[in-house]
Amino acid sequence: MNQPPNSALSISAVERETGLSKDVLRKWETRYGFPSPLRDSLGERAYPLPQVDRLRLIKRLMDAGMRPSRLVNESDENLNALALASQSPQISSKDGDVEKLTLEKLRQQDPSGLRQLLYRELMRQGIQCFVQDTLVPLNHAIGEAWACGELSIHEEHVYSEAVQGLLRETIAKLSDSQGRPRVLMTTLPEEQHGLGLLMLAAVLSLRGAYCISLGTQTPVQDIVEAAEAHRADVVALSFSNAYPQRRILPALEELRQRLDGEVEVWAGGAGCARLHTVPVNNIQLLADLEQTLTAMSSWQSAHQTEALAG
Amino acid sequence: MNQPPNSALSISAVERETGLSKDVLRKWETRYGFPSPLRDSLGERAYPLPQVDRLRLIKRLMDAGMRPSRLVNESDENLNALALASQSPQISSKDGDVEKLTLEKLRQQDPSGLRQLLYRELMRQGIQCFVQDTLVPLNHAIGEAWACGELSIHEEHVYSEAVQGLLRETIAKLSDSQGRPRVLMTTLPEEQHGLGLLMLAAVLSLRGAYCISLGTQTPVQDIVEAAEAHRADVVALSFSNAYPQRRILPALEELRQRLDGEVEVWAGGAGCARLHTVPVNNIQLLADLEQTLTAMSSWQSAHQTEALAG
DNA sequence: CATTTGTTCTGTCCTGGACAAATAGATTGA
DNA sequence: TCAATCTATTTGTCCAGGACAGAACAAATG
Repeated sequence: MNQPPNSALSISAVERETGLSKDVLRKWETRYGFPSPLRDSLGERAYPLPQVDRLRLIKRLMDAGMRPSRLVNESDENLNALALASQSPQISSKDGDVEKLTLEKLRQQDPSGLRQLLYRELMRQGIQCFVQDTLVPLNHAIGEAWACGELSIHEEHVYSEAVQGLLRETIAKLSDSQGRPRVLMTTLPEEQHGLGLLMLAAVLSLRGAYCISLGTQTPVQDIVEAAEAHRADVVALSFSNAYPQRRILPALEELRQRLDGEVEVWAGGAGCARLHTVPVNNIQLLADLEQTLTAMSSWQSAHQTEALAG
Repeated sequence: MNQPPNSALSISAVERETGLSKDVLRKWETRYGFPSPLRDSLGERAYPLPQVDRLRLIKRLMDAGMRPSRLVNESDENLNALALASQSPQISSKDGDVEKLTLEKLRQQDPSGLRQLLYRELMRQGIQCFVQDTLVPLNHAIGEAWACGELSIHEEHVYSEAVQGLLRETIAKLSDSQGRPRVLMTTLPEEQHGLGLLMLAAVLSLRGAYCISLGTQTPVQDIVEAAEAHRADVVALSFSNAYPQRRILPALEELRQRLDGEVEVWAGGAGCARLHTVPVNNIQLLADLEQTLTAMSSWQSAHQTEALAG
């Protein structure tokens, strides 16, 4: 009904596959002349696969900060060149080895080996160092390898599954329902990346917090209810680069307003790190793990007496 | 910029919070007179919170199979009555106890207790019975409790997190990278419910399959690549009730066409169970766990010689 | 009672236009 | 030379209102 599944996709299929909204796809078509989909018998747009691939690549580069008008009419070679160029110089941690090994396991399609590798690292370094010195740079490296086409999404998915499994297991073992602060962790409905949240939960749990994870994509309304129900001290949200930046602050403010004033709001993730504007009071933007730990320490010292009393 | 965060939401916020697309929201407004958003200073729709709540409720009932025209102009009381009425009569398994206990733990906001409860059940019954006789009815019960407002989404999230954690741990322990068939498991980009997939992975792993999970929301293109890269024998997809039904078959056919003919396509989940149409050959619709196990057995016997040879 | 045939319902798509926020570029002042 | 302010362009999202196919339903027929 929708698409001639042969070699062309409907506009909604392209939206799903590329993450570019229908409105944007139509606007680009009139503004830049690309994409230039065929029309099916109903007069509806039908995007040939090569155009979809190109759109995917453009989206990649835009997530890395480039603007559409520069990209849309570039030749394919130039696009690829840009993708390569957009790689930031390696911050080559001392753990470059793990990085190489991980990429290798991914390319060899060896999920079990990957898991084992990560588990060994976790045991060697302890949670905090593992998260800080291994996972964070690793996430970066994987993201970049993907952005320039060295890794396909499914390999990233495999990586993400492995890390998730490992972290969940760890958190479950550390979880102490009497810990403070009680941190409610989740993402808003448009954000599906929950890895950062898990990393955070692992570290905070280790430091004695009690983390309640709601998974990803919780509507604001439900976050508010959950915060009350769980008597949360803190609501922690994560925003990835893929989250439309302009929506971060309004969303945070909306949440802030609907939450009890006692509850703190923490926002982290790569999407936040790029924000300059300082938001209204009572919302903390946490650009990295260090800041987050500071925030938690100061919460703990501020509430020490209560905690002892309660 | 978008919303007066005070008491009214922009159309895109409502789309996120309710899952109803912008087009649908606008169409309902002109067709049925509801919702009837205010307009902000820019002339853009601003939905008051009560209307958003009502939309949420209507969406619930529609996911349960009702039609919008019947719901949209009903009084609030009638809507709630409908929600209650839509509960199916309890299939009261012999495990009604676990069900009650689970709901209790959820209402008491006790994630750790919940996890413990589930773990104990898993150990008592073994994986397959646990999934079949406990988790499946439990998912049902939770879904219904949510649909009629007895449970809020965040409680459902907590449940889902607990089950996920448990299953992932189990699967990791069972995983045997030499197992056959090699089953690639994921969902399409619009589908974020991966619980059914995990349950399946647990049972299949137990029976000797090797399950490669890509998590949720993988674009078709990447599924195809992943299937090649992992030399998958089967690609298993899951569709929940929330997935727009009309899109299931086209999507499956598209995937089928782009995949190597040797690879089987299995589709399961509540969304599939409601499909009557038999799809093209080489796509298996698996309405329940039993059918899936049958499918796997027949795969295994069909490939026995190869398996021994390879 | 089962099947077929018309009707209504409903989601998605279309065009083309508007506008504010974000960004880049130019101009000015220190 | 650098920083800061202002202007112009870019860009995503919104709007209205119209079209249509496929699903759901109801009615009529065997």
